[in-house]
Amino acid sequence: MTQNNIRLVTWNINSVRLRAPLIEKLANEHAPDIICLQETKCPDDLFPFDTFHALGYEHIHIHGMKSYNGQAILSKIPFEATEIHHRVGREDCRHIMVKLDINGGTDLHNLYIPAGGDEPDIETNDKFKHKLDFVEEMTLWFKTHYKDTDNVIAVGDFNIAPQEHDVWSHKQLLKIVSHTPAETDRLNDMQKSLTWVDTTRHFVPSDEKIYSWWSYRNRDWKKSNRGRRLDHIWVTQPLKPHLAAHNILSEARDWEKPSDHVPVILDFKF
DNA sequence: ATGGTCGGTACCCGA
Repeated sequence: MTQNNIRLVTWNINSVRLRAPLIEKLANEHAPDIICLQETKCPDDLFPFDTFHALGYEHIHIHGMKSYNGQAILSKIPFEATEIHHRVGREDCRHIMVKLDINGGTDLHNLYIPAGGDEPDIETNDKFKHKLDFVEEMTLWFKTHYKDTDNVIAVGDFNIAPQEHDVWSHKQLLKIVSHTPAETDRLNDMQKSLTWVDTTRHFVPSDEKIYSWWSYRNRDWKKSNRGRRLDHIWVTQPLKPHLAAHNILSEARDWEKPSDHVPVILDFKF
Protein backbone atom coordinates (compact mmCIF):
# COMPACT_ATOMS: atom_id res chain seq x y z
CA MET A 1 0.00 0.00 0.00
CA THR A 2 1.31 3.43 -0.92
CA GLN A 3 0.17 6.50 0.99
CA ASN A 4 0.37 10.05 -0.31
CA ASN A 5 -0.03 11.82 3.00
CA ILE A 6 0.37 10.42 6.46
CA ARG A 7 -0.45 12.20 9.69
CA LEU A 8 1.33 10.80 12.76
CA VAL A 9 0.64 11.72 16.39
CA THR A 10 2.41 10.97 19.66
CA TRP A 11 0.60 11.61 22.93
CA ASN A 12 1.21 10.68 26.54
CA ILE A 13 -2.42 10.12 27.43
CA ASN A 14 -2.10 9.31 31.16
CA SER A 15 -4.80 6.60 31.22
CA VAL A 16 -6.27 5.42 27.93
CA ARG A 17 -9.54 4.36 29.56
CA LEU A 18 -10.20 7.69 31.29
CA ARG A 19 -9.22 9.70 28.22
CA ALA A 20 -10.67 7.64 25.38
CA PRO A 21 -13.12 10.53 24.72
CA LEU A 22 -10.18 12.90 24.22
CA ILE A 23 -8.61 10.52 21.71
CA GLU A 24 -11.97 10.48 19.94
CA LYS A 25 -11.93 14.30 19.86
CA LEU A 26 -8.40 14.26 18.45
CA ALA A 27 -9.47 11.73 15.80
CA ASN A 28 -12.54 13.74 14.80
CA GLU A 29 -10.83 17.12 14.67
CA HIS A 30 -7.43 16.19 13.24
CA ALA A 31 -7.88 12.82 11.54
CA PRO A 32 -4.45 11.32 12.23
CA ASP A 33 -3.60 8.09 10.40
CA ILE A 34 -1.47 6.77 13.25
CA ILE A 35 -1.67 7.59 16.97
CA CYS A 36 1.12 6.50 19.32
CA LEU A 37 0.12 6.56 22.98
CA GLN A 38 2.16 6.33 26.16
CA GLU A 39 1.07 5.80 29.76
CA THR A 40 -2.05 3.87 28.82
CA LYS A 41 -2.09 2.38 32.36
CA CYS A 42 -4.25 -0.46 31.08
CA PRO A 43 -3.80 -4.24 31.06
CA ASP A 44 -4.22 -5.67 27.55
CA ASP A 45 -7.44 -7.55 28.34
CA LEU A 46 -9.11 -4.29 29.44
CA PHE A 47 -7.98 -2.18 26.46
CA PRO A 48 -10.90 -0.30 24.82
CA PHE A 49 -10.40 -1.75 21.33
CA ASP A 50 -14.02 -1.17 20.27
CA THR A 51 -13.83 2.60 20.82
CA PHE A 52 -10.88 2.91 18.46
CA HIS A 53 -12.08 0.38 15.89
CA ALA A 54 -15.25 2.47 15.59
CA LEU A 55 -13.10 5.53 14.80
CA GLY A 56 -11.42 3.72 11.91
CA TYR A 57 -8.30 2.53 13.70
CA GLU A 58 -8.58 -1.07 12.63
CA HIS A 59 -4.96 -1.89 13.38
CA ILE A 60 -3.93 -1.74 17.02
CA HIS A 61 -0.71 -2.87 18.67
CA ILE A 62 -0.54 -2.66 22.45
CA HIS A 63 1.57 -3.65 25.40
CA GLY A 64 0.10 -2.70 28.73
CA MET A 65 0.28 -3.55 32.41
CA LYS A 66 -1.67 -2.77 35.55
CA SER A 67 -1.32 0.79 36.93
CA TYR A 68 1.88 1.95 35.27
CA ASN A 69 3.37 2.79 31.87
CA GLY A 70 1.86 0.95 28.89
CA GLN A 71 1.78 1.72 25.19
CA ALA A 72 -0.47 1.58 22.15
CA ILE A 73 -0.24 2.26 18.43
CA LEU A 74 -3.63 2.92 16.77
CA SER A 75 -3.51 2.90 12.99
CA LYS A 76 -5.59 3.16 9.85
CA ILE A 77 -2.62 1.72 7.97
CA PRO A 78 -1.96 -2.02 8.31
CA PHE A 79 1.13 -3.34 10.07
CA GLU A 80 3.57 -5.60 8.25
CA ALA A 81 4.81 -6.83 11.63
CA THR A 82 4.69 -5.89 15.31
CA GLU A 83 7.22 -6.19 18.12
CA ILE A 84 7.37 -5.78 21.89
CA HIS A 85 10.73 -4.84 23.38
CA HIS A 86 12.02 -5.23 26.91
CA ARG A 87 14.55 -2.60 27.82
CA VAL A 88 17.30 -2.68 30.45
CA GLY A 89 16.16 -6.04 31.75
CA ARG A 90 12.62 -5.03 32.67
CA GLU A 91 9.23 -5.94 31.25
CA ASP A 92 7.60 -2.61 32.00
CA CYS A 93 5.85 -1.74 28.73
CA ARG A 94 7.98 1.14 27.46
CA HIS A 95 8.90 0.17 23.89
CA ILE A 96 6.85 -1.27 21.05
CA MET A 97 7.38 -1.21 17.29
CA VAL A 98 5.39 -1.69 14.09
CA LYS A 99 6.63 -2.17 10.54
CA LEU A 100 4.78 -0.13 7.90
CA ASP A 101 4.71 -0.37 4.11
CA ILE A 102 5.74 3.27 3.68
CA ASN A 103 8.59 4.56 1.49
CA GLY A 104 9.70 1.01 0.80
CA GLY A 105 9.42 -0.11 4.42
CA THR A 106 9.50 1.97 7.61
CA ASP A 107 9.91 0.94 11.24
CA LEU A 108 7.95 3.00 13.78
CA HIS A 109 9.14 2.84 17.40
CA ASN A 110 6.97 4.05 20.27
CA LEU A 111 9.06 4.87 23.37
CA TYR A 112 8.27 5.79 26.95
CA ILE A 113 11.59 6.69 28.53
CA PRO A 114 11.50 6.49 32.37
CA ALA A 115 10.75 9.81 34.10
CA GLY A 116 13.71 9.33 36.46
CA GLY A 117 12.37 10.40 39.85
CA ASP A 118 13.27 13.64 41.61
CA GLU A 119 16.97 13.49 42.51
CA PRO A 120 19.36 13.67 39.53
CA ASP A 121 21.87 11.37 41.25
CA ILE A 122 22.47 7.76 40.20
CA GLU A 123 24.00 6.92 43.61
CA THR A 124 20.90 7.77 45.61
CA ASN A 125 18.12 7.43 43.02
CA ASP A 126 17.63 4.12 41.19
CA LYS A 127 14.99 5.68 38.95
CA PHE A 128 17.49 8.18 37.60
CA LYS A 129 19.99 5.39 36.90
CA HIS A 130 17.22 3.43 35.16
CA LYS A 131 16.51 6.45 32.94
CA LEU A 132 20.15 6.98 31.92
CA ASP A 133 20.65 3.23 31.35
CA PHE A 134 17.51 3.13 29.19
CA VAL A 135 18.75 5.96 26.93
CA GLU A 136 22.21 4.40 26.65
CA GLU A 137 20.72 1.04 25.72
CA MET A 138 18.47 2.62 23.07
CA THR A 139 21.46 4.46 21.59
CA LEU A 140 23.43 1.23 21.22
CA TRP A 141 20.36 -0.65 20.03
CA PHE A 142 19.59 1.83 17.22
CA LYS A 143 23.26 1.83 16.17
CA THR A 144 23.45 -1.94 15.95
CA HIS A 145 20.04 -2.60 14.37
CA TYR A 146 19.92 0.00 11.60
CA LYS A 147 21.93 1.88 9.01
CA ASP A 148 21.60 5.65 8.46
CA THR A 149 19.91 4.88 5.15
CA ASP A 150 17.01 2.94 6.75
CA ASN A 151 13.55 4.49 7.16
CA VAL A 152 13.01 4.67 10.90
CA ILE A 153 10.74 6.78 13.10
CA ALA A 154 11.08 7.06 16.88
CA VAL A 155 8.33 8.83 18.81
CA GLY A 156 7.19 9.11 22.35
CA ASP A 157 7.50 10.65 25.76
CA PHE A 158 11.27 10.85 26.09
CA ASN A 159 10.96 12.67 29.43
CA ILE A 160 13.93 14.85 28.41
CA ALA A 161 13.83 18.44 27.17
CA PRO A 162 17.15 18.59 25.28
CA GLN A 163 17.54 22.23 24.24
CA GLU A 164 17.69 25.55 26.11
CA HIS A 165 14.35 26.68 24.69
CA ASP A 166 12.65 23.34 25.31
CA VAL A 167 12.07 24.53 28.90
CA TRP A 168 10.62 27.71 30.40
CA SER A 169 13.88 28.52 32.20
CA HIS A 170 17.10 26.83 31.14
CA LYS A 171 18.98 28.19 34.14
CA GLN A 172 16.36 27.15 36.68
CA LEU A 173 15.96 23.65 35.29
CA LEU A 174 19.60 22.60 34.87
CA LYS A 175 19.40 20.63 38.13
CA ILE A 176 15.83 19.45 37.59
CA VAL A 177 15.33 15.93 36.23
CA SER A 178 14.38 16.17 32.52
CA HIS A 179 16.88 18.94 31.72
CA THR A 180 20.15 17.97 33.49
CA PRO A 181 23.32 17.70 31.38
CA ALA A 182 23.53 13.96 32.26
CA GLU A 183 20.22 13.48 30.44
CA THR A 184 20.55 15.98 27.61
CA ASP A 185 24.09 14.78 26.76
CA ARG A 186 22.81 11.21 26.51
CA LEU A 187 19.79 12.20 24.43
CA ASN A 188 22.14 14.09 22.09
CA ASP A 189 24.23 10.91 21.81
CA MET A 190 21.07 8.96 21.00
CA GLN A 191 20.23 11.52 18.32
CA LYS A 192 23.62 10.84 16.72
CA SER A 193 23.01 7.06 16.73
CA LEU A 194 21.25 7.28 13.35
CA THR A 195 21.71 10.99 12.48
CA TRP A 196 18.11 11.44 13.58
CA VAL A 197 16.11 14.58 12.69
CA ASP A 198 14.28 16.10 15.67
CA THR A 199 11.21 17.02 13.61
CA THR A 200 9.78 19.67 15.94
CA ARG A 201 13.05 21.57 15.65
CA HIS A 202 13.02 21.00 11.88
CA PHE A 203 9.96 23.23 11.83
CA VAL A 204 10.48 25.45 14.89
CA PRO A 205 13.70 27.52 15.22
CA SER A 206 15.94 26.61 18.17
CA ASP A 207 15.64 30.09 19.69
CA GLU A 208 11.86 29.81 19.92
CA LYS A 209 10.39 28.31 23.09
CA ILE A 210 8.04 25.38 22.52
CA TYR A 211 6.59 22.85 24.97
CA SER A 212 4.50 19.69 24.93
CA TRP A 213 3.95 19.27 28.70
CA TRP A 214 2.71 21.49 31.51
CA SER A 215 2.55 20.22 35.10
CA TYR A 216 -0.78 19.60 36.80
CA ARG A 217 0.68 21.41 39.78
CA ASN A 218 0.14 24.85 38.36
CA ARG A 219 -2.93 26.86 39.18
CA ASP A 220 -3.07 28.18 35.62
CA TRP A 221 -0.85 26.30 33.14
CA LYS A 222 -1.34 28.88 30.39
CA LYS A 223 -0.68 31.92 32.53
CA SER A 224 2.44 30.58 34.27
CA ASN A 225 3.48 28.73 31.05
CA ARG A 226 6.16 26.71 32.84
CA GLY A 227 6.27 24.03 30.18
CA ARG A 228 8.81 21.57 28.87
CA ARG A 229 9.21 19.79 25.50
CA LEU A 230 9.29 16.15 26.57
CA ASP A 231 7.48 14.55 23.62
CA HIS A 232 9.35 13.96 20.41
CA ILE A 233 9.12 12.64 16.86
CA TRP A 234 12.45 11.71 15.32
CA VAL A 235 12.98 10.45 11.77
CA THR A 236 16.05 9.18 9.95
CA GLN A 237 17.55 11.14 7.03
CA PRO A 238 15.75 9.27 4.18
CA LEU A 239 12.43 10.50 5.62
CA LYS A 240 13.54 14.12 5.95
CA PRO A 241 12.51 15.15 2.38
CA HIS A 242 9.00 13.89 3.20
CA LEU A 243 8.40 16.13 6.23
CA ALA A 244 5.45 18.37 5.36
CA ALA A 245 3.99 20.00 8.47
CA HIS A 246 4.11 20.01 12.24
CA ASN A 247 1.81 21.03 15.07
CA ILE A 248 1.90 20.81 18.84
CA LEU A 249 -1.71 20.85 19.93
CA SER A 250 -1.36 23.01 23.04
CA GLU A 251 -5.10 23.72 23.05
CA ALA A 252 -5.57 20.09 24.19
CA ARG A 253 -4.14 21.09 27.58
CA ASP A 254 -7.48 22.91 28.10
CA TRP A 255 -9.72 20.02 27.04
CA GLU A 256 -12.05 18.47 29.62
CA LYS A 257 -10.00 16.37 32.09
CA PRO A 258 -6.78 16.85 30.14
CA SER A 259 -3.57 14.89 30.13
CA ASP A 260 -0.57 16.92 31.31
CA HIS A 261 0.95 16.21 27.85
CA VAL A 262 -0.51 17.42 24.55
CA PRO A 263 -0.43 15.69 21.14
CA VAL A 264 2.53 16.30 18.85
CA ILE A 265 1.46 16.01 15.20
CA LEU A 266 3.66 15.41 12.16
CA ASP A 267 2.55 15.27 8.52
CA PHE A 268 4.49 13.39 5.84
CA LYS A 269 4.10 13.67 2.08
CA PHE A 270 5.23 10.77 -0.09
C1' DA B 1 12.28 27.98 49.22
C1' DT B 2 8.28 25.28 49.09
C1' DG B 3 4.39 22.92 47.61
C1' DG B 4 1.46 22.45 44.38
C1' DT B 5 -2.20 17.99 41.24
C1' DC B 6 -3.21 14.07 38.83
C1' DG B 7 -4.54 8.49 37.82
C1' DG B 8 -4.75 3.90 39.38
C1' DT B 9 -5.28 1.39 42.97
C1' DA B 10 -6.02 0.22 47.44
C1' DC B 11 -5.14 3.22 51.66
C1' DC B 12 0.31 4.75 48.67
C1' DC B 13 3.19 4.96 44.24
C1' DG B 14 4.70 7.17 40.27
C1' DA B 15 4.45 11.24 37.44
